[in-house]
Amino acid sequence: MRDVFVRLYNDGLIYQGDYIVNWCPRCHTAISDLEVEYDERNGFLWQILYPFAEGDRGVVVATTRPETMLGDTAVAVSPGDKRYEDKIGRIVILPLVNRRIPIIADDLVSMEFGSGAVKVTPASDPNDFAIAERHRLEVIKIMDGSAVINENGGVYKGQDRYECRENVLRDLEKGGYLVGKEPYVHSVGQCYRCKTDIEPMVSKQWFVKIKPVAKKAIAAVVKGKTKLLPATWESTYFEWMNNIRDWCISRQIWWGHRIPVWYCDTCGKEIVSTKDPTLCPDCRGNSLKQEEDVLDTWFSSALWPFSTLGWPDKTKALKTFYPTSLLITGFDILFFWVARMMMMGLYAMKDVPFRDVYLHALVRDEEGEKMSKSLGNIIDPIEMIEKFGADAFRFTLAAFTAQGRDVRMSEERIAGYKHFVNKIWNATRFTLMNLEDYPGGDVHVEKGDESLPDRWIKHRLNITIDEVVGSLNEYRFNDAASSIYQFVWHEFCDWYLELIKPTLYGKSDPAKRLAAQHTLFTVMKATLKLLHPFMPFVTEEIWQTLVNDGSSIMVSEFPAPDDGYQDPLADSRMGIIMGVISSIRNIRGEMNIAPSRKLKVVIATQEERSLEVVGTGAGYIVNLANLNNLVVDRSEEEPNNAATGIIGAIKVFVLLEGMDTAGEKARLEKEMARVNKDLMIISKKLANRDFMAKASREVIEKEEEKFRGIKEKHDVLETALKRLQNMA
RNA sequence: AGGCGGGUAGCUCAGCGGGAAGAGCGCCACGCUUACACCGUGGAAGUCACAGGUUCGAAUCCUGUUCCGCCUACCA
Repeated sequence: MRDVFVRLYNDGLIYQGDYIVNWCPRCHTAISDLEVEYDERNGFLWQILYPFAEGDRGVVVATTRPETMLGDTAVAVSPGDKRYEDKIGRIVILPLVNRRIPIIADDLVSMEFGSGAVKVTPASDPNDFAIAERHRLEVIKIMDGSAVINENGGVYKGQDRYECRENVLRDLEKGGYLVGKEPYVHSVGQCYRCKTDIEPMVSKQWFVKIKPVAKKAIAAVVKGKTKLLPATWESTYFEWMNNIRDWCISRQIWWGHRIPVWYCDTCGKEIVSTKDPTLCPDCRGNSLKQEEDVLDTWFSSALWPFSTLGWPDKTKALKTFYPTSLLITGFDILFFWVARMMMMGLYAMKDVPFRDVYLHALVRDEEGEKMSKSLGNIIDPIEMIEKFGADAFRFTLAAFTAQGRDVRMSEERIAGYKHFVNKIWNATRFTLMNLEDYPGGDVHVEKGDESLPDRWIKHRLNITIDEVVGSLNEYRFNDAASSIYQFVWHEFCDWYLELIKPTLYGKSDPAKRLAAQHTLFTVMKATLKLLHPFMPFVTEEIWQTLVNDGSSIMVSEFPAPDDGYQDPLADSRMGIIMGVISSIRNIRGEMNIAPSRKLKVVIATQEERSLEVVGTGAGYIVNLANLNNLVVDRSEEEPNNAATGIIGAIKVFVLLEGMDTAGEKARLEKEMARVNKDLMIISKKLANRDFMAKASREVIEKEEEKFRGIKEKHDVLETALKRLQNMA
């Protein structure tokens, strides 16, 4: 901390001066611009008459803070304002105080606001202070550190600022100077720590000349040496950094790092040093007094990325870890801390402190309000954890964290993910039950013993791993979370576990059973690892019981895509079988057939490949669609009393004795309507000359393919409907 | 005042380097089938804020309008 201060000082980037700062009358300290919070207030805009010294009427000024008039040293008007052109340079008498003050012209004054004339109180307003500097006006402080009027306030001495306001108003009114009052909403700065109204006040403070340092921090982001993510934050960062003002780093509080500056009692020399000096280098005097002010806590915080690694020593840690790879933080800390770490890192280390800065979403309450203690709308994470579990809560946060958006926390969503944790737990129970006799260790499984579902689920797992890894690399946590969710629930649990149940339960084929167990174990382990960053507790617990070799999932290797798992053929075969099963289930559901009733089904197709896939997968279809009879053939003949389903080139007939023909007709017509709509859209497209001429060949082929598929479906539906007509 | 983000199914939100609208929850129907009723199967549900434009084609790109949220600055 001292090292940086001394270097900045020697480089001429630290200076001390009388400036107007944000002063907290309760904390008795200056605070930085960033530490001021603004609050809308219903107040008044008062109009006060300042008479000319010559005795004629005078000018009217408007103010929200009449009490500050005690410190007025001028009245300012806009240079281009015709109304006041001839009055510039004249003298007015400040009411109640009887001070003679000039009328001056300054660009800062707007002609439109109020009366067009503004009172100038350099010691109590930042703008007025700037005007005073330009016009060399006197600066009269009228308050002490507690915002109580001092001796410059004459009879009002000893009054609090708000008490004084009332008295000043009363006296102005009495003297006939108060000429107007209207309700006015304006914002008042408050101390972010204690909420006391800030009093802009002139005092001696230490500042960092920030522009030169900020310039480098801007360039680092422009050049991409540090990336802000989501990238939209970069424009916000630039906006702020380009308009940055000098940083007030001194504080008048009793805690914190004292500024490493000493004053010689003998000759008044200012000594700036990293080590406590004992002698004045100039006069050899030994009576030295250290500066009373301490540093803004953000000053040392800004050094965090390298000071924690041992700087200024050239430590191994510093060499190894600086620049760090990633900082994750909230956007509200971007200026407070991130920008300052950037500036100080570049200054002291000549390199950025971090490669990536990920600005995560802010969690808001269910109404989208920012949580705050005073609003009382804090969602306590501990309560959520007690109610839904740490893993469900954590997973929810990840699932909600889409880039560039804030999170509106909703308990319903957390509850949904609690169910997901439960689902995982139950899948684990299933796995444990069915692995009881699994030998473990290096089980050898012949490729040929692996079933279609085994190959399929590994293929899907591989895709999931690829998606999750890709999403995490881009900080797309919500995409990673939904990929895992989708895989675990809707592929692994919904399909794979159901598909292998007969193999696991029946002990007729030990080799296939072992292969299924092996796949189950393998996929389960990889899934747990994928889930672990999102659900650390449950996954570790399961790992300990399932793997049970004394290892921790925390230190296991994160899954990486494995080409050996790729099996697009299994994927497409499984897709056909799943399509057939879904189609039968759909008919069952729509025709209101009880889930327990076993069905007879005929599957017909002229396509050899489909015939083969459905034929070899018949067992899965019988099982998952709950059939007691399945015929697969290439016959063109279509059975009567059958509900029809279509999956590409495959026709599915669910045989129903005494079928509800009206119900089936309605079902087919609904499907037909959907098909017709699609058909119309696509045929219109294909009939469009411009489309055929201008669209890419890929797109056209895709559309034509789509058209063929839908047309096929349309024809099947048509014949099925005709058959129903004939039956009736 | 300036900047940024958003308005997509009843709710909370994905999709937005243009080619048939997605998820979770909720809702409806049917089911206690030896992992799970915190479940299973099926289903209904959207003029993608509005108006123009670019394009063969727009939720997706451009312009404008409107409403909401946030940030920064100022406010005599």
